[in-house]
Order: sequence, then C-alpha cells, then structure tokens
Amino acid sequence: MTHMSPKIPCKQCPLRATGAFSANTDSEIEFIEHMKKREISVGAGSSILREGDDRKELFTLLSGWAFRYRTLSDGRRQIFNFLLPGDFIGLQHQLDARHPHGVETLTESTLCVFPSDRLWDLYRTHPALGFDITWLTANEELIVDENLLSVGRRSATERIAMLMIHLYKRAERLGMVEPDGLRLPLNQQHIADALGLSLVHTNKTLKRLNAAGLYTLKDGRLKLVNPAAMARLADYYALPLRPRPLI
Amino acid sequence: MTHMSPKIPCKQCPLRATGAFSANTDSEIEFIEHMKKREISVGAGSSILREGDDRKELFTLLSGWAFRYRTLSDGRRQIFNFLLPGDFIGLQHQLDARHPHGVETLTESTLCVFPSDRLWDLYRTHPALGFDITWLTANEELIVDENLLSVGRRSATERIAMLMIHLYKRAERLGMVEPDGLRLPLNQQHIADALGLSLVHTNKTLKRLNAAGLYTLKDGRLKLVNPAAMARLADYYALPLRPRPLI
DNA sequence: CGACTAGTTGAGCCGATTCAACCCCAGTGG
DNA sequence: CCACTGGGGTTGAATCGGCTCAACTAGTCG
Repeated sequence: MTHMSPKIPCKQCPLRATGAFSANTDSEIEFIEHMKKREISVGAGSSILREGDDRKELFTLLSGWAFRYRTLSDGRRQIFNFLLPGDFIGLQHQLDARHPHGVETLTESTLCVFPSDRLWDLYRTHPALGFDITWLTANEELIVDENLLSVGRRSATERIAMLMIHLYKRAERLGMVEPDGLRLPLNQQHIADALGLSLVHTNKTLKRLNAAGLYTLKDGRLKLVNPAAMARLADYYALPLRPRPLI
Repeated sequence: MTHMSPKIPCKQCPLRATGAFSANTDSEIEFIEHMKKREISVGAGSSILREGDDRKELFTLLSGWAFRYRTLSDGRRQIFNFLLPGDFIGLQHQLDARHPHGVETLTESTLCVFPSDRLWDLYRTHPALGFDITWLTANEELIVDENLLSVGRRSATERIAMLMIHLYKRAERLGMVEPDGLRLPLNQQHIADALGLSLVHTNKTLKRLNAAGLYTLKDGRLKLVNPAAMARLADYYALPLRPRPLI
C-alpha cells in the first residue's frame, strides 16, 4: 500500500499555493527540500506511526486526512486530534523513548518524509525554521487543550458541535470546502473515540443535531446549515486566521 | 502579593542542582541570565496569566505549584495540567492571538520572567536552546495527551489513580518527595476540574481508593501505599527518566 | 461568636453506557 | 446471477456511573 512517489519540489508545493501558510526564504525552502528524503503515498487506514514505535522519521502530511490516537491495554481508544494537510508529525517520537501515540490515515494520503537526524542541522543553520517547528508544536498543543476542554466539560451535544465547527474551520482555511460541502472521511466510531463517547450515544446525538437542522451530511459531504447556532452551542469563538508555518 | 526578588544567577539556579535537568554550556546559561528580566514571588492563588491576556512575557516556574486551565463562558472549568518547578509557561500566548488558557499558582511561587521579544534572539544565537524550547513544548503536549486519554477513556477511579501516580513521579524526579510524603497543594475541586468529574463524585471516589488502602493523605502529605496496584489500576507505565531541558 | 472554606454523605435523577437486534449496501466468490 | 460476508449505521431496552441537590461537620480566621 505504500509507494514512493515522484518527489514534488518544495518550491512548487501545492500547499504553499493555498495562501494558508507563511512565506519562507529561498534558502529555507532549499533546506527543506534537501532534508526531505522522500515522499510516500499510502491508502486509507494505513499506520504511519505505531504506538510504541521508535521510528526516527518526521513527516509532513501533504494531502489527505489522518489522526493521532492512543489505546489502553484493554483496547479503549482515544483520538487526540485529526490531522490535515500541512500538519507536522512525529516530534514526540523523537524527544523521548515514551509510550507515544499512533498515527493512522483516514484517506489516501501523501507524506513528506524527513530523517530526524537532520533536525539539529535545521535548528543550527535555519533558526527561523526551528522557530516554526516550535510554533507547530505549540499549535498542536492548543488543539489538544481544546479537545480536553470538550471531553472534560462539554456535554455530548456540545462536543459534537465543537468538533464539527472546528474541523470545518480548519478545512475551510485550506480550501478543502467545496460547494457541495466538506468531504468528511470520519465514521461515527472515530467521532466517538475523539469525543470520549460510546458509538451508540454518538449516533443518537448526531441524529438529534441533524433533526434540529444544524447540519446535513450526504455521501460524506458535511454542510453546516446554521454555523452561528452551532458555534453558540459549542461556546466556540472564531479566531483571526493568520498564516501558519509549513515545514 | 507580587514582589520582585533578588535575582538568582542562573549559574547557581537551585533547580540545576537537582540533577533532573540537562547541562548547558556557559554561553547558554549566560544568555538565559541576560534574557531573564526579573524574578517575581507571588502567593498561592495568584493569576500568572489570565484567559484572553495578550501579555508578552514568558516564565519559568522556579519554585512552587501552578496549573493551566480554561473556563467555558458559563463557568465550567477544565484544568489542562499542573505545573511544577522547571516548567516553561506562556509560549501559546505568544504565537497566536488566541483565546488561550489561564495560569494560576497553587502555592507561594517564584518565577523567572523573560520578555518575549528576545525569544527570536534565543533561536538565532543559541539554536540548542531553541531546540530545548521545542522539547519542552512537545513534552507539555505529551502530558496533555495523557490527560485527554484519562478524561476520555478512563473511569473515575482510574483517572484518580493516574493523576496521583503521575504527579508523584514528576515530583519525585525533582526531589520534592520527603520522608513523610509529597506535599500536595490541590484541593478536591482542583482534582475534579483536572479529571472532568464533579466535586462530589471526586470525593466519593477518593474515599473509596483510600479505604482500599492505595494511598494515605494526612495534612496534605500524600503517600502511595501500593504504587504497583495504583499503576495497574491506571494502566500506567513508568518511563525511563532522562534529564530534561531547563530554560 | 459568626462567616467562610474544605470536606463528607445521602437521595434521587439523568446522561451515557452496554447489550442486542436489525438494516443497507458494496464487495466477492461460487 | 445470487448467496454470503462485513463494515457502517440505526434503534430499543435496561442498566449504571456520575451528576445535582441538599444538608451537615470540622477547622480557621477575624
């Protein structure tokens, strides 16, 4: 299921064309390109990192959806976050011999692969890129904080509203929302595992929100019928969107 | 409640003497010392960062306990993590004009204060320190991940076991565990808010764990009577302890 | 002596869980 | 061509973990 693809030059990176990312100097882009060992394409449901792995590679998700998760020894699973194009993967696996998380794709995906032994070079020769990596890490933490707030203190209905609006906004920023809606590759089990709910209760809550006219979902295409009501439900505040770094 | 204290030279930093932190070069320590604008001492229950603040300062907790939290508009509060000496505070507040979290002390504390406008200098002139900041950020994220797993997928009993063992190990590493136990400055409301539980249920669950002989708590001194049983309950695995960076 | 904070306990309720069917549909293989 | 299979979704019923409400205790501080 994994193939090497022809390596896309970073200067022509399709992500940079979206305008969602901050600009880099030519020298920085050259460095990233040099650091990029290869590019892989995988199918839906592929493991990128396994729990307990000590793989020494870093990734940028170039296209597709994925998620980070961890399971308890009896199989209970918690999804920490969903990953969208531009997200950086694998830092935690480098820093520590910790029991880290797993990463699995939800759709066909392509990833840029970076050997971690060049990470130090990156900090040394291009401090601005080092800064960017810190930014990405801190940003990932903000999202996990937000999820923790949901799971700890929001009701099932509020959690689902929060997840939908949050994913929708992130995807929108990347230009992934098409006229007929946003292609959502999650099934209800993923939603349940991200929100700390059971599958059955997730199903019933989804139906209730749907019946209340807050969203439509046809053939995996999500549309928010009443984003304002959804945001109110979730106690969500839209944030000013600024370009974010891309490695 | 806030005073400036005589600035402790970083070379004689009491935290570095614990052996829990990785060594730095003289030049790095000098830089940190130069960047450290001042040192503040605050009482228990002081706000270091408020939600919504856009304060442009960074902190290292030098002594004492604190916690990071966020509240929903109707007052429900989620504690993301407890902060111990050596923890770095305030990065998220720099990166984004986001609704970030608040930080509040649990005990009298002292903090090193760094102006954030020298952060870029740090990356530029001492890339190893930049790397360290990324490490600290990624580490903080690991802890939040772990908390999210607890709140999402563990039972009340398991969550409390996890919190106790986790805090105990972190404090132990810093040499904060004394013969009569670990001084725990949390009340049951803090525990409830960290674990996504109600106060009443937290109380009952604590009593049950106590009656089961898993821990004792007298005058705020925590002792784990049966750490192995506690770890089994929480599905917790001890990790190899390696020195961690200190800024 | 209030007044306040932190902890404790019982009763009743409800949101969410588990268990168990059942449906639909896209493959797949005989 | 159709029977079989498996993944996802849906639904009802019974149960339970954790919630809310409410009251009470112990200690501390002014």
